[in-house]
Amino acid sequence: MLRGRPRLRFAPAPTGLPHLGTARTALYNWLYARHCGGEMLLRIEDTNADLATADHVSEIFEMLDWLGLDFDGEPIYQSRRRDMYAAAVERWLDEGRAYLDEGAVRFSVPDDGVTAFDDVVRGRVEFPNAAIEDFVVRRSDGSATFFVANAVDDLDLGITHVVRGEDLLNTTPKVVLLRAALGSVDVPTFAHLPLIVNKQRRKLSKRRDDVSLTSYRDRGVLPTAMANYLALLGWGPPDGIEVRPLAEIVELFDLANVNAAPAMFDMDKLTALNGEYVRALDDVGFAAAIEPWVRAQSWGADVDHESLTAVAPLIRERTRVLSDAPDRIAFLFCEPEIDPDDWRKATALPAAQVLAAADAAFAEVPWNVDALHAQLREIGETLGLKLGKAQAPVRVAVTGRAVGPPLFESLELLGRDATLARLRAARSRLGD
RNA sequence: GCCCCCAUCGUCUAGCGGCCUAGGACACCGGCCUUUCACGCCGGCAGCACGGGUUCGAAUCCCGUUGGGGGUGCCA
Repeated sequence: MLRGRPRLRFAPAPTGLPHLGTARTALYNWLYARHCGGEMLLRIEDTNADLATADHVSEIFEMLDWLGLDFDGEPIYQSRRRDMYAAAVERWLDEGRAYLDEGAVRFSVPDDGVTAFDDVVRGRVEFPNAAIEDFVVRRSDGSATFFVANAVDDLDLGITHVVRGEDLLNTTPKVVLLRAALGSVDVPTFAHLPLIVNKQRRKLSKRRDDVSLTSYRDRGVLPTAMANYLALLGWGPPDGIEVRPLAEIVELFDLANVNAAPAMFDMDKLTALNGEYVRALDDVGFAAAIEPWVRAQSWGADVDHESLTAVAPLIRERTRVLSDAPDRIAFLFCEPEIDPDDWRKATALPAAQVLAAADAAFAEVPWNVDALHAQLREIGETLGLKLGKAQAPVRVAVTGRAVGPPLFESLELLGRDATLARLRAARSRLGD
């Protein structure tokens, strides 16, 4: 066990789009480092020149920045430390701890004994050396493998806590062996985090599952919500309060309380949690948040920030992911398409009379929520309809749908002219 | 096959020997509120995989069984 100020590293391999599991690992490293006032290093494991691209590296930076995770010092690139790894392999070769095998160098693992280490999440883990093969430490192209870079760097950088996914648990004894062969008498504290799994309880995979963080961002998941949700995958706050700022999670978080069992990624819960974060936004913040999604619409190009701010109170509590927003407000900015099913249902009511009465009354009524509300209520009463029924034909006529934001607030924003035009269009559609 | 890990409501979790007739959240089902939907509020359904120990006492400790999962690359 290493003592002194904790020093952690998040060490992603830039071999593809940032992954949910990668993000969770980054987060847990960061949470613990910040919790105990330690150092948080970022190490890019780009030893595989074929897979590690500059694009992937910048995607990692982007992801970390989006999630709000910061790091101490400059990022460390393994690609620039190849000499150190090469020297380590040479040393093992000289000492007879490694040997050549068809152009590659393999580390000779003892035939007996066990290699063990302590894991904060799992307790003591032991591997019989007999079960560990003589693994490759230098490829035939001369490059060092992941195990070497890992052992050399963690030792050289003085890493005290290694926090990573459980899928790496089996590689740990190899790294421990190499570390000892480098002359180290101690090992860092390990914490192997539970895997994030899908509905089938299998490790999230690029092929089967939607694992790209970008895809959640593009759907309109707020980074604060994503970080909060990810923190809950393998850990729970002692007081049971799940939705809370990252700063509070930093205070409460401890690796010792991390669960060992795999955690299923649940989009429903993420969505619910995101809804809470969305609802906590003020009008201006909400408008700014949905703006990119609105802009992407055919009608969204000239929608200004003020209009969106005005619309915010109407749809905020109905928005769970930001990409939901444009559809709900489209009718305010362009001619709505009438939903056939909703139209049929609404016209089963005495729609003709309601629309005729509204058409007439709305031409005169003061254009504000209260007056419109009172007016339609009165129309309904005359026809023996509760307001809930009476508003339906008007809603479909004006918004195209049977459900949507509060009607009178919507009408107020839409304006008298557009409202009357749509009421009349609906009346003629009814064959009135 | 071999090695390793795991096991509390459908899901995420609280629980770290007595506070548990197991708490919260999501989902689901009722109800209230109400201009639709939503939000909010109230209520409900639902779990310690199984079998042995240890102990005065076990969801909590130990062993086994079963069931899941991960790894087994000149990927990381």
